[in-house]
Amino acid sequence: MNNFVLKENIDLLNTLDSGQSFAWQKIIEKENSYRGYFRNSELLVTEKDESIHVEVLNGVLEDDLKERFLYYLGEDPYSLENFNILLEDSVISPVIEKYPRLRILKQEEWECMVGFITSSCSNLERIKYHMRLLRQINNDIFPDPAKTYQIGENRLRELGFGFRAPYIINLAKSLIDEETSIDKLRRSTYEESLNSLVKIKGIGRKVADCILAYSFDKKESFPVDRHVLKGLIRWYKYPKKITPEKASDKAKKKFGNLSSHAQQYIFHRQRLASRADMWGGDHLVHAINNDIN
DNA sequence: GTCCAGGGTGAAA
DNA sequence: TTTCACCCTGGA
Repeated sequence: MNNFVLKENIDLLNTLDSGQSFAWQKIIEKENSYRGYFRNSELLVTEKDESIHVEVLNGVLEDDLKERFLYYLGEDPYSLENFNILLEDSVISPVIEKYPRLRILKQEEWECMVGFITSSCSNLERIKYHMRLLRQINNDIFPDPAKTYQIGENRLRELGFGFRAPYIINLAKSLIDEETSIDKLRRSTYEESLNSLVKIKGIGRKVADCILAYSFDKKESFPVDRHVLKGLIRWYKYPKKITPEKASDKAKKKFGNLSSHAQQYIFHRQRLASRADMWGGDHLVHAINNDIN
């Protein structure tokens, strides 16, 4: 019917459901299967036989959904220019070996911005819950800036967005008034876009870098959260009390156009390490024996 | 029951 | 540069 198959070999767990996007839920009963929203469609996405099988469950049908979803899923990292630099990095190369099919998404900009503003001092499950709520109150279509502005701060607070509510409304207003332009952010260089984004209330350096990396495809972006910061200190011997901003600058200088990908691998290595710390032992060994499924 | 951290940010000290 | 409040929820 409207379903389709993409001949792409992608690690869905670590690409869709590990913090880049807040739109996907793992299907417990099914192997390598995720349910979630892309644009205005609800999809069931399954990894099978080195391909991605997509079933359209609900929503508005778009002729070019297949092409758009293919774009959304990003590129095979091995096709990146100078990817061998990461393969030769002793911290990163074991993670690439473990997650060779990990990708960086190219998400819808507005939804991604709301998601990362919402992520502030929250956790993955709760962020996903808030994003689902926001979609549900608008007939399963993620509300655009105008609609979101109409929903208003008070309603967002009722939904549980808390102190993030005014930030989201403020951004919506800024887009409506064209003080902020998605197109302009997309066309500008990484530095220009970063400078514009951090001027918006509620978007600091970390959230701006996430938006630029996971939505605007700015490969120079290196988001540093508390986990990545720990990783940089632990494995790259960054000073113990370095600020996230300085650490991001330093990492960006080192990795250049591979920054966004390097950050993802370090993020994943730190996640494995946190688990290993809890259990005791070596995180890369544990990772191979005890991967989450 | 209290305390605290969870993909931070902005404003004041 | 450092400190602190901000919404809310789950776990110790």
